[in-house]
Amino acid sequence: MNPHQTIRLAVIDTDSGFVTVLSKRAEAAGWQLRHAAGAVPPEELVAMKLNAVLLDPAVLGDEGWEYLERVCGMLPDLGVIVCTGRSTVAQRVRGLRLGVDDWITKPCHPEEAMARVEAVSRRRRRGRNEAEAGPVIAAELEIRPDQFQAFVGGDSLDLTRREFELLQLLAGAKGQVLERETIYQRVWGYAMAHGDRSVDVFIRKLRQKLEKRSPNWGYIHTHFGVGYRFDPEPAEGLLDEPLVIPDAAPAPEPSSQVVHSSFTAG
Amino acid sequence: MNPHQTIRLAVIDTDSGFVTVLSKRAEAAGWQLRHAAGAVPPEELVAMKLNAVLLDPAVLGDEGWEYLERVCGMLPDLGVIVCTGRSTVAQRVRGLRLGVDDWITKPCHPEEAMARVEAVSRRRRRGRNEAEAGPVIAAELEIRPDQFQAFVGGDSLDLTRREFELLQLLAGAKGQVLERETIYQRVWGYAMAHGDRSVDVFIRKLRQKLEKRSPNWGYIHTHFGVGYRFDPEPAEGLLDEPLVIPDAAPAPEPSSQVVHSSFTAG
DNA sequence: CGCCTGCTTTCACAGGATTTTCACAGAACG
DNA sequence: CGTTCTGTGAAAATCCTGTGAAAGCAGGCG
Repeated sequence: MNPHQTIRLAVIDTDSGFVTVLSKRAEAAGWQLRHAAGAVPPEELVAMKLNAVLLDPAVLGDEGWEYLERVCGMLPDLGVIVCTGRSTVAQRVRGLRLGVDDWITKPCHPEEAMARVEAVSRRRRRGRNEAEAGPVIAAELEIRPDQFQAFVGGDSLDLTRREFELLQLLAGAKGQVLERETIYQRVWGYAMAHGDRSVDVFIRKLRQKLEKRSPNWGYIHTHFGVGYRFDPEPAEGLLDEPLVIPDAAPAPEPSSQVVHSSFTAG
Repeated sequence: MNPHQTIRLAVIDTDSGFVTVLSKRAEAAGWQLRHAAGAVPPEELVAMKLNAVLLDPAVLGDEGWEYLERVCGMLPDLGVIVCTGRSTVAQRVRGLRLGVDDWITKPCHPEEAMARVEAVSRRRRRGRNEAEAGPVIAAELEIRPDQFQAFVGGDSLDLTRREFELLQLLAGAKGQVLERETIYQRVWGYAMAHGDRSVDVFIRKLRQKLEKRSPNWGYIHTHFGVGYRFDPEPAEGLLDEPLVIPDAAPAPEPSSQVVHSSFTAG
């Protein structure tokens, strides 16, 4: 659906020049990048929930082939792209037969490397359901992208398409305040017309359905003049127990992330 | 997986030397090869049931890009590998972004070309639903891919080809909502044209045949605005009359505090 | 070669479900 | 205290699906 799906990539290389340039571009494109200078155990790669890994087996020395084999064997769903210097046809063929998805030769234009990572990720994502993403769980709320449904305590909320996408967006950015414009842009896919109240209406519908299943919860908070914020914790004061979390929590909503309200009236 | 699975590849190129050498090797490896010297309509590519197509867009002249776009757009499941002479980074990036899976530069060792075709086909095959081999059994429904038939309680449903493939797809992804586009893509083999209602029509036929054999079952659920979902469990409320949505029920929520049992999907 | 038959695709329309719009009341803000 | 913004209920508009039937196709048979 979304043409600009965010890509999670790990780069295993010591070529600092290449890595730096690539990182800059990738982050500009909104990718999530991890970098390592040596072999990363396949288990950790799994934990990173990557789309693809871009590596130069040369930095692994003699273990290069073995590592490649292990990664390709254990993680058949992970896109593997080799980007290395001189290599023979035989080496490339060996790698590709082993499970490598693409083999690029350095020096390589970072834009092309990115395009190839995209190509591999795209093909990987295909076939699997489009809306591939693990279920999101917030408190007793569970969101299943593969079913287009959300559950509270096991009961389906019976959401419509827009309601579902809105909830998915909010819950996915839990703790963050999302401006109406942003919400509209992301859920509806195009810019919000001036004076459009659709977001408010759908927020109400969501609140209704959520609170029917789970009263006194207060998932969705209004930020006057700005937008809405989803909070998986019970609303304070409703359970006669304020429960101030923010102090203990090491990562409350970083106000640097939260866009300030440039809400233009009139 | 078997490393030597037979691959069906179409080569669109006029470089007779390259084609000859490649053909020889590919046939030695047991691949099924087709050759064309000009643009082949996407419909024909579909009919060939290919794993991948290897082409040099240069032989198509000005239509090269357009053709690439058409093929990649209509056949998102087909592996597309470009193998051409000089090309700029910008061209390669454009192609890869467009949907091309790999871009090789001539001169190119045929062994490497083959390895890349394999890599693309491998990844393509992986995504597909695995459950296309063995018989699928869901409740009292049994699907036998080897016979192209489905049975309910032992009675054949007498399905046509499309009906069968649709049912197979749905039942293989039971519990998951499949979007119309996805369904069409997988059953028909190419992208759905805007406004095509074929999926709906076949869903109706399936429902008719299924419910004639097993009334009050409700296998196929509609997700408004999204697609369909196959559910092997009997639809609730059809075997009895438990009613729906108590209007003034004081405690409709059961054990909302207790940890819920995760929805058991097959 | 032409007809017949069954399958697939297309079309138009009706009935619903969903989304958008609107007007007003209440709440928040300065 | 006035202005701006949000919550709400309901009407209006839009979109989506179910359905019946006709048109297009392909293959089998006389």
